[in-house]
Amino acid sequence: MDVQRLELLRELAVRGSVTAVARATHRTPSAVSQQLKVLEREAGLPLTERSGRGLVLTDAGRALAASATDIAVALERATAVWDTFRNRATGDVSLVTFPTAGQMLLPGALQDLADHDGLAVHCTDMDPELSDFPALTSEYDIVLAHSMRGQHTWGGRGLTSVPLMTEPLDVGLPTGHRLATRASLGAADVVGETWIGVPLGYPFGRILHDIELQTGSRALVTQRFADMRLIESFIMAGLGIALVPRYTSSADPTGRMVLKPLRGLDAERQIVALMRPDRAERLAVRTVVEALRARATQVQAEHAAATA
Amino acid sequence: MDVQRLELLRELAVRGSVTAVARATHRTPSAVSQQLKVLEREAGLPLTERSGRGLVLTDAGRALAASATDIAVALERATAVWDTFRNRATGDVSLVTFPTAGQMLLPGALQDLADHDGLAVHCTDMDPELSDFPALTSEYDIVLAHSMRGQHTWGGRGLTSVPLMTEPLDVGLPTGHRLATRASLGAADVVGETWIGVPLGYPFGRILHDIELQTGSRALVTQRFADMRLIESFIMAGLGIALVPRYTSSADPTGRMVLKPLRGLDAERQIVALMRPDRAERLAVRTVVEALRARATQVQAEHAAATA
DNA sequence: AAGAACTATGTAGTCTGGCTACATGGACGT
DNA sequence: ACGTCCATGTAGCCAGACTACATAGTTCTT
Repeated sequence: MDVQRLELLRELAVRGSVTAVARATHRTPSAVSQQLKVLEREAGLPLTERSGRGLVLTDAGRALAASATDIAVALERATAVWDTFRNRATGDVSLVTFPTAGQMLLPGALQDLADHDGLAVHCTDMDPELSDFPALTSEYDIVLAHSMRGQHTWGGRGLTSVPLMTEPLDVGLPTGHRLATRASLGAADVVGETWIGVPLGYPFGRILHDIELQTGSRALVTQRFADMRLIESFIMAGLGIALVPRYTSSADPTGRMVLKPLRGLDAERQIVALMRPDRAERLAVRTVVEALRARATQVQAEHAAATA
Repeated sequence: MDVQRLELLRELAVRGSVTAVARATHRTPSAVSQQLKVLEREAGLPLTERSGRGLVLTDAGRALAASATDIAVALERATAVWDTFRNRATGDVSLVTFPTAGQMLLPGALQDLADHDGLAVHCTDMDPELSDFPALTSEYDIVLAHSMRGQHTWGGRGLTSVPLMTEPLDVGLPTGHRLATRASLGAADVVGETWIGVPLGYPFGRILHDIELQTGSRALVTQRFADMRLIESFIMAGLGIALVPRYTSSADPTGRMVLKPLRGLDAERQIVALMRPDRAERLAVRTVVEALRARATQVQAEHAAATA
């Protein structure tokens, strides 16, 4: 019952092909195949089945892969123990973010982490439209993901998620707009406006849909953009209004746009760190997540102070 | 961060010497020493310290050994998973018992387990006076131990204990004794009798002590025996009375002895199966423990039916 | 006080076992 | 039917964990 072999089985469960496992573990497919064969012989029952030109896990294989995760967690917890004893988090941590969260959290968090010698954080950004957040966890230690309340697309996949912050989604208006002097807005106030939306299928879309449901009217969506900067430039040009994450865009100092909170709607998004459970145990990873979380609460506090 | 090496560290924590670990794991002391050295180099901090001619773990070493236990548990749980898939418990299970529990539970339990092909249970008995129950768990998979209520001598040592039964301790009287017609006895009834006790330091001893406390008189103890058969033979010979575990001795069919429950005293012993946590996860071990537990409840039920 | 008996640990050499490189044999797409 | 993608066999290499033996330190004995 070798741990390394179980680890390969677990990778197979996640990645789905021997070749992918081989690539990920810096081995040849042959080596992976051989080890899986040995594991199967030890187990005394088939763990994989051929399906087309690939192969899939049997029930037994999946069950074993699940226990392998528990072992990996225990293992990483052990290394975290001696990392704690050495009193420092070291190693490489890779991270993907979607642009807005990265802009908001990463610079500060990385500054906070600068005094950790030997801790290297490698960041990338990825368009949330193109990315399947859960799938990214096999490539990156930390995946910054966002979700609307209640819709946990990654629930039940055995991933660890740490909530970082709840960010309200406000209505962004050009400074001279007729609603720009109001303290807050209701669905009826905004449904008649010209909207700049997000691409279809984006989680934000639901809020505009809720507005339509509440008022019984349809909203006019003229453009659909994924990039928030682009959206903001359209707002400031007076070409429409849009939902804007409050903390992210408040960074814009030009004063050509104002944000108004939405009343009576569940208009906020959760930003979470998504990780494979074993990776989540690494002290280095936990340290980075903690820095992100601290930064997130600081952003919220700063903003609350600024508006008060 | 190799699991095998961590396992050696854990064994060292339990057994206390490199030589003992080597013996237990069928290796030479040199091999063990080398592996521990490698582990230490990987960890980057000392895990062991020389103390006299042996060596002891440092704080870091102990912490790491503790995590190693978690890993071992997860590992055994994984093997239990595929044992379940193969739908049979196989392998060798070793067990020590003290005589009375063995006599009461083992024959029946082993009969119940006879239909499990490939499951071999190796039993031994050991005098409870001579044996340190917790220490035996490194030599045997299952240790049948008894304790009085509330005194868990093995608490906090990180062992798993499964309660099998609670056995009342009655007063054994020769059939013609003046108290033999009573339904139950109190402390005052029995304190003046001639007693056959257990060796000093035995857990039972506390009950006789309680009797003395309750009545304010001293009990006369003429003999002290560890073997229950011996005690019973003395009772039947009219040489004294004694505390007798109810289920164990009721097997005696000669009718020359009667058992009377004690009123107003906490006169019962717990019989538990004591195991190292990793071993406790093995399907084979769990199967044997379950058979013991089933047998124990059956013994209790049969006895309740017989007296009703 | 000196040796015997125990501890751990170095050193040299052996051998198991997981790897790579290459070749083979199905399954899918065109 | 061919090329391409899979998984998987085979042969041989090499790291790394082991044994056997030697060494050094500590404790108990006589």
